[in-house]
Amino acid sequence: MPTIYYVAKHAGVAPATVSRVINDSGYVAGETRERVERAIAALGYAPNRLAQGLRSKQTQTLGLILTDITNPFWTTVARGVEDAASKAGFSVVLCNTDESQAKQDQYARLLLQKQVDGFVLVPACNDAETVTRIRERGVPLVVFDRRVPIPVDTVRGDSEGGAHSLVRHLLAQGHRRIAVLGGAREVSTATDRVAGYRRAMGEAGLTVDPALILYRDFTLAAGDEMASLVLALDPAPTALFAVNNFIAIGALRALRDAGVRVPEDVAMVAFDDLPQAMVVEPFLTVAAQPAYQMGHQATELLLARLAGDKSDKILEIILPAQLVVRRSSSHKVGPSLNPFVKDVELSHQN
Amino acid sequence: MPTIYYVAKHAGVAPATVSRVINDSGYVAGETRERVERAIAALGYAPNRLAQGLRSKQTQTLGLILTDITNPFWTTVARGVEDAASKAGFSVVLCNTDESQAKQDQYARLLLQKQVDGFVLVPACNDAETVTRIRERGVPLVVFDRRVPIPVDTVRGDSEGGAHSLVRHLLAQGHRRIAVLGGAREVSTATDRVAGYRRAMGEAGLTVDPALILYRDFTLAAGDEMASLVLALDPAPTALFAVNNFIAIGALRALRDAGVRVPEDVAMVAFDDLPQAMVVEPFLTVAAQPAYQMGHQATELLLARLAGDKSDKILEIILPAQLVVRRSSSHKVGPSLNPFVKDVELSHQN
DNA sequence: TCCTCGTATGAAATCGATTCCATCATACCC
DNA sequence: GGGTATGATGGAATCGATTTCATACGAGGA
Repeated sequence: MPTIYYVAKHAGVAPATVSRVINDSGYVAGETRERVERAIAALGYAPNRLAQGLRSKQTQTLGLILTDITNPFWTTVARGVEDAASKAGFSVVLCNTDESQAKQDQYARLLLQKQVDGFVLVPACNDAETVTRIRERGVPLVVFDRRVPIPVDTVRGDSEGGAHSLVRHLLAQGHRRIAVLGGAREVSTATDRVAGYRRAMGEAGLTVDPALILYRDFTLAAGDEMASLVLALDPAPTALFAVNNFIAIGALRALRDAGVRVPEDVAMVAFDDLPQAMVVEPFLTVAAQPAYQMGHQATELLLARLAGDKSDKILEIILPAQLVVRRSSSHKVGPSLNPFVKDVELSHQN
Repeated sequence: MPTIYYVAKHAGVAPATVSRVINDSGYVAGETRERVERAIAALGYAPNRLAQGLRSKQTQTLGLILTDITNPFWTTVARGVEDAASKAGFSVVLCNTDESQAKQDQYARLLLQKQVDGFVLVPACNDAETVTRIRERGVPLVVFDRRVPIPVDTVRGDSEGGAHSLVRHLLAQGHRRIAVLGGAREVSTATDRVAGYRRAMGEAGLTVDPALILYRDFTLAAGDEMASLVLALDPAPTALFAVNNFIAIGALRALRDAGVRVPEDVAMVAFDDLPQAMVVEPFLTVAAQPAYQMGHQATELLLARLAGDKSDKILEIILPAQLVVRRSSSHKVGPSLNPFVKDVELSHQN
């Protein structure tokens, strides 16, 4: 593995000159540059990025800390991040926290030790500890998708607004008893979506039944459990709002197993769409976030910070969620309860 | 940001001693160790991994080069890789090639410059260039999912066997004209799956109509196009075999748009399942590869190589694909052609 | 008593780049 | 002809760790 010294010797120049050629910095005479370039080609030299990074304090690497790449929303985000980073010559180190703050903190520490130039962080919880640790080190970061209690650059979807649209849509279909299958209480997207729900209900002059608002976490199992719980209520809701895609799938499974039809017996809407490429016939009415674009934009913001606009004030970029109406909510109901639901509710309790 | 020298001074020892404490190597007296550990804690010291890597020639980082993280198969694989790596204290740098060999080669070069300790590589094509480049540098790698024309550690699913199972299943259902919607001809998984198809057909004493075997690439658009093409044949196939999930979805869309019902009018099977968490009611009969396990195992093999069993011979680990029969192929057909297909074929040509 | 060996530690070289500073032409201007 | 930019290059320090080598001490064996 040739080093810069070999190249220098081979070209009959000093290492410093080779460095200038590599980085296209400082003065290098045309003839010298050519000689160095020939030497580089002849030896098959490639600079050692560790050494470069150690000296120059830039690793051209970003850390991406998210909850679970297995969720198609995060997958798409990750792709957006990778594309934006790669275009700028940056690599991305990927870390899954599974919503565990301990893991998140551990990864953040590790990446700091690796001297990454910046972070895109999806905070596992509403705590600012990791964020402050990173900022103390002077490493730029963009908080993604979720809010934290301190001011910091953020890119996120409009959870409140998206939820509001979804619930308004349900209300327009005639639904009055709408249950919220919520995520983790410590996560802003969960609470913001509930806030959007409350606002829509309030605007419609409806009082919110607290029994219809549940918090668990963003998993299939939670969706399953919450769906079963709300269906057992009396009166049962005529529509369900799942605050993310995994909860929605879990809930739909529970409904299927209970013999409850969607949308005939109960309507269903959810936050986060599934990617086009994964579904033949999309079924669920959703508030779709522009996941790829969000990831891309967060990374570009981060890169801009790296490029040096420290002076700017803190940015909070909120991208709108798009209401996509599909079959799962297409069944209009009257003001009276759908009789099907009662039947099902009973059968479910047995 | 404290360095090892600060810590050394603070503890009243030499940097070498601090290094010994950090790495738990060499001789350190108990009392000295405690003093150093207190200094580390007091200063909040964390070693610079670049410097460590530069000197020790180990970065505790793996490169994962795959085609597209957006495909749920690769997502799951990536998660398996990340989990295995993380458990061993390694980080993972993720790269998407989009099946472009140029990108693949570029990423491989970059990661080599970053001195990654090892590679998990999904080759974009049947070319060994990238693989040899990596091996020349003496960096361990595991080729994933696809074969390359030189002997190298490999972890892959049983494409031939999985395809064979799928086609046998179709044959058992009474299908005789079975079309293959293939991937890229340069990719072994595509050709192996066709080989499995041929074997199953041959064992059934059937001759293969070459018009029923198409090659394109692993995309929705290709699936759409190929499905339309084979449906226009006369006689049309009664069953389609999509060699991956994206092709399957594309084909299903084409069928839907053409008014062809699955499985009533035409049966459909595919390679690669969608993750449990993304589908309420799985519909497609598939050969499911243990994606997570494959990624995990490939990484463990790679780590074992790193740990030093260079002596071992080259390993080729082939994991079985599991036949999962679902509705999309459940409709038995007789030896005569399904009349529906003809209708559709005509309407499609208009 | 002397030698050896195991334990403990530090000094200094090293990894492979960048970067600061000094040096030296050459050209230009007055 | 002397002073001064400007261009071009090299030497050496530096980034922050690891690693080699030398040294020193105390215990145990001959």
